Amino acid sequence: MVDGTLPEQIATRLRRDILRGKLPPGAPVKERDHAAELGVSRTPMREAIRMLAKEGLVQLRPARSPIVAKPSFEDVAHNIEVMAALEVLSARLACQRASDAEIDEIAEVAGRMERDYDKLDRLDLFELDMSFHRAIARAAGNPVLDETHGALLARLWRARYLSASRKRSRDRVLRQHADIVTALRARDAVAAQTSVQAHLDHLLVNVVDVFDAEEAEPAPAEK
Amino acid sequence: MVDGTLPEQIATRLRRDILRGKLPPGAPVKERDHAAELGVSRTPMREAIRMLAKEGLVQLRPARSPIVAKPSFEDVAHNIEVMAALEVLSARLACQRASDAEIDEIAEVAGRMERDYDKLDRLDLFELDMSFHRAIARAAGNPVLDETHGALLARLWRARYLSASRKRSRDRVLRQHADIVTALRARDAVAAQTSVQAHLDHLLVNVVDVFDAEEAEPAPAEK
DNA sequence: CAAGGAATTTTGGTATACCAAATCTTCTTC
DNA sequence: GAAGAAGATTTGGTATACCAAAATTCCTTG
Repeated sequence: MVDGTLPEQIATRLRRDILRGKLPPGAPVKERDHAAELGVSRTPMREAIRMLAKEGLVQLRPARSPIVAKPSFEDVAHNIEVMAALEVLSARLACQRASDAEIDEIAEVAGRMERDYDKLDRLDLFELDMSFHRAIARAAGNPVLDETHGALLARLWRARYLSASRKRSRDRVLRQHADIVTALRARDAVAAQTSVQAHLDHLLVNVVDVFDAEEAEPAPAEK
Repeated sequence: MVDGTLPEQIATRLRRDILRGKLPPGAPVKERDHAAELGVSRTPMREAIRMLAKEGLVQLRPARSPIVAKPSFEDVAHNIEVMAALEVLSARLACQRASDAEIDEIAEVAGRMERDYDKLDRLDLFELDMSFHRAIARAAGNPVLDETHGALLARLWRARYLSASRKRSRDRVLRQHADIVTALRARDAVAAQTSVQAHLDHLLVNVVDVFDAEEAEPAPAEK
């Protein structure tokens, strides 16, 4: 990820700071200060902030400092609801249109995740899980679907990052991934849609747990 | 629509020029020229162009002038495919969650459209049809769904604007709208989803016609 | 006359300076 | 001492000036 465009570099940097908790929810994102801190001018910083706003990581307010978004449980639930619809559609279309190679690729991601589950840290696992879902969306052969799904998934980064740490869901997640791959291989659209929906339903349950845990211990901020 | 923020005003202006054909597909959108023409500086023009890019109306290219997008038939079909999934979800959720007042509002739009169909020009009809679909998405009670749907619908402006001129589909469109309203009133999720899906399927057919017609007569550009 | 290259021009990217609105602070007054 | 108003300051919005890369044009040369 050695990308060239400056605003994207800034956005990547800010995104990391937000996800890792260096910029906690509610913190103001003043373009002057952050621009100075990174040694860039306000113009690209401005554009970077807009990008993060589009991803839902920061919240723009009229005539006010943008602040780091603090997604409520309802926000996350709403996101997952839409994500589920898109992934169910992806699964159905993938059964019709995906090449065998694309399905192999999905299976490969699932396989690597299963093989290395205990070797990898939770950030790596998180990335793997993301790419599994991205691969399904891509296999649907609909660029608009792929792009929309990507935008939505980006919004869920923080919530999914937290919920990925729930290692106890390991067996269920791996089994559900395997179910999805099996259904895709069989080109069984009904089974694929059902499996994907079930997987996302469980993600919602996990997120409920995370929010409950956060409520118990309010500030996990890992500097 | 007397909105305040300058970039949005510019975006609205540019969007109209693009949709009305003053800026034909493929035309470059040079920020210097257009900024000078509107008497504003490049900074807000820049932001306006990014907005239109997000809507898919213009296409950003690295180190090159952005150009007015010329969506292929495949692009539009892919958009409609995703839209259909979102509207089907909207219909299902609306059956569960919408208030009676929200359904009344949807019915009101459909009713006005039916009542005034012959009095209104096609641009007004187009706006009415858009608001019908927006109202359904809003009635689902999921802001993320509403927002995503809005973004996608914005991308379809041009295609839908053209297809709205197909007056011969009048009866079918009105009947389908009525079907949807009936299903929502009955809180019949299955019927609502089926009606919405059918409606969108026919939209796709209309778009096919429009593209065929365009292929016959390539440049409708109304200066 | 054609082909290649260099210079100029065009264009987006970035930095900076200025402005207006909103906020916060402080001083005055009751 | 508290409340309100006025001024100072902070902050995002906008305009403009500068820069680097890319495209185009024109000149030179074979």
